[in-house]
Amino acid sequence: MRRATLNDVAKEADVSIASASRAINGLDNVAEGVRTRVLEAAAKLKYIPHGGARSLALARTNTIGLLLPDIYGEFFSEIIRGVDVAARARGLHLLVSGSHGDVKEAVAAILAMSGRVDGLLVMSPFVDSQDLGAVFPVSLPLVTIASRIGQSGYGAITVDNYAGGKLAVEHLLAQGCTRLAHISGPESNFEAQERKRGFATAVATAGSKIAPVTIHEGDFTEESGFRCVKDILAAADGGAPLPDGIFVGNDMMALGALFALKEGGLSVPDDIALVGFDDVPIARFAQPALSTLRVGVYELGRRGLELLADALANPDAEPAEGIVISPELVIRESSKRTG
Amino acid sequence: MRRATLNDVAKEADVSIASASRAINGLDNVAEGVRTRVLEAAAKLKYIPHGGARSLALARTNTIGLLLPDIYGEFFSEIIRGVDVAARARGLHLLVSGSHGDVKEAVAAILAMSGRVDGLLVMSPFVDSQDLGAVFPVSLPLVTIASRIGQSGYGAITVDNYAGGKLAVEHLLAQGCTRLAHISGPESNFEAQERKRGFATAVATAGSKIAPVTIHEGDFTEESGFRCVKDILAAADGGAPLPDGIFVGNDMMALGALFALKEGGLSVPDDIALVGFDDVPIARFAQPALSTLRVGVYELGRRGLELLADALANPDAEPAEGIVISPELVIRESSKRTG
DNA sequence: AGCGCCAATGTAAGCGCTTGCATAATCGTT
DNA sequence: AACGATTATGCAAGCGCTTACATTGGCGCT
Repeated sequence: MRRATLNDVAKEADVSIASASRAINGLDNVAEGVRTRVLEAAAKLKYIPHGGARSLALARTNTIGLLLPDIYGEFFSEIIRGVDVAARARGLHLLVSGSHGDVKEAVAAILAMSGRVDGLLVMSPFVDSQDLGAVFPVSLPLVTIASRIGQSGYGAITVDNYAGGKLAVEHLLAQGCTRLAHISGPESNFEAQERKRGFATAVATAGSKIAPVTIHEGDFTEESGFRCVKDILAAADGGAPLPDGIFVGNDMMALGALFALKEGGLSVPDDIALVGFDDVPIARFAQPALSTLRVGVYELGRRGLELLADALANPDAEPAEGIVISPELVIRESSKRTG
Repeated sequence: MRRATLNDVAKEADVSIASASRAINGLDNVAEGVRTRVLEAAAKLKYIPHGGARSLALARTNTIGLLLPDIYGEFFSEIIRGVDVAARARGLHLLVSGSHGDVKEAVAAILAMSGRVDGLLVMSPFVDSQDLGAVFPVSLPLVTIASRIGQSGYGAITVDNYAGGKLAVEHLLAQGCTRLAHISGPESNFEAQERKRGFATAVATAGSKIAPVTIHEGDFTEESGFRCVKDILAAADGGAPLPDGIFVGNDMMALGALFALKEGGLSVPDDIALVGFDDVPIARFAQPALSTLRVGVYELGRRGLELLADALANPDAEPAEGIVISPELVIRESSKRTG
């Protein structure tokens, strides 16, 4: 059976569709008699308002689009949680989509969202997000999370990955490490680049206190962390100096690294100290527990949504200042050296 | 600046709105000249189709609504992944919402989705989901995941929690345990009840081989698992027999239990063997690695979506048979007894 | 030249809803 | 009793799009 429309309800209650609409929406200029008649009719017909139609008429969807590289996994899950909680608090709904690391998909997702959302919350760590910028409907409020999309008109919330990288190195040095290595995220990832830059800067600052340093490129997966360490160990077999501290570009790779080190018979942190990035929940369960830089991923999502919601609430306010979140060093066993 | 509408494009290209629509949508009955004019106009005006309006006209949204108790955390994240992958493969979009354990919120979410989605994928583990049933627009295709909503007209995909509970007990017995305990999920959760029922049945079947058994109610959180074990230990201090095997209603609680046992100075699995449920990713990283019942959460999501998508594709086909997924026992260190 | 035919285009209705405006009904005032 | 002020109600336009149907013009044909 066709679903009931407002028209059906109006007919059933023997009033005009306008009155039916008013009654349903609880406007006050409706006679009590009419209201009850309409509500009864609605109940009888199991009428449920058609959200899409209403949105069209109101030019308001009460939905915001969330575009993430992926919509599952520890990290993104936390973002979603932050966004969800904040959205719920404001009566907004979420249309989520994952771009699966593909700019084309991201563009497609945004197109599909057009006309279904009031604003966009986007996390797009691709270095070349120019294509994205091109499609953004000029008029759609947009907030970016940890991304580097040009001139996002409405605000951005970013992580100071550079500072995080520096912190990691400084911590390792303070622990007495003198031969550092870095396992970086993919070249194409903006955040990965910033972390690497922080690493490089801090190393340069330390100057001669540090022996030569190597950098290995992973892709943020556990497996790639494992592989990079294998490379390092192989190089050491070949005579290269073994590092005594590794700053790994994210926790998942650090977990892989840990695994590879254990397998190689090395002790963490005594032979090699390890620092990750992100503080995913699993980090504290690793053996040894993983030192890392906590980003407050939940906060990232929450504040991102709030920024957007505020922009929506007063559309002609100044675009809010960008928010920068500084990672916080969390020291656990993987980097605590007795030395 | 107002966003461009199809009408604007039509004017710019000096054709009727109908032709503009046809050109944009790539229909073939459009002269080449017109098509290029329209496409140029669209590009010039940065026209982006309004998805909402299109949906209204087509009575098709290409979006499916996903309603979960929560939309983050290991477990749900995996479901989302399954759904996401399958949806993407079919060109469908996802409108997700969390009900936060509250039937009212779930109802609200469904109402909000009405008219924005073509079908609903719902996981609602509340035992009393009657209220939910009441709101479902009769006409909206609906597939339930691991839920017990009455007569869901279009299919359901369920986990055989009962069988899982039995498996867990049988495994513990095979390991030589003779004094079992169960830490259950909340009374109000359908899945928790089924697992408990499986536990009880298997225990009854084993009969006199088993000493008295205790059941403790948690709420699926790590913390509650911790607490329940504390209770058990306290009871043991009071003279009650200590169990030598515990079947825990889900992995998160099992993790908490593990923690509490360690803290109590007991060895797992030698003093007490432990089996969880779900096989969340963290389970294998626990110390000792957690034995558990793998549900294939990803599959749950994927197949749920496919069921729904199929129903959407041929609306008058027979409602598909419900799919039952049997949990698989994953034996890790936490239950491997030498005895 | 005149016929029908087909392809390209336009017209307008309609998807389900909201809302400004006009109309009708009710009331209190003097 | 007649007036305006105040409500309640209905009419109809419009949100941005699709599409059945009508219209137009060009073509080949006899």
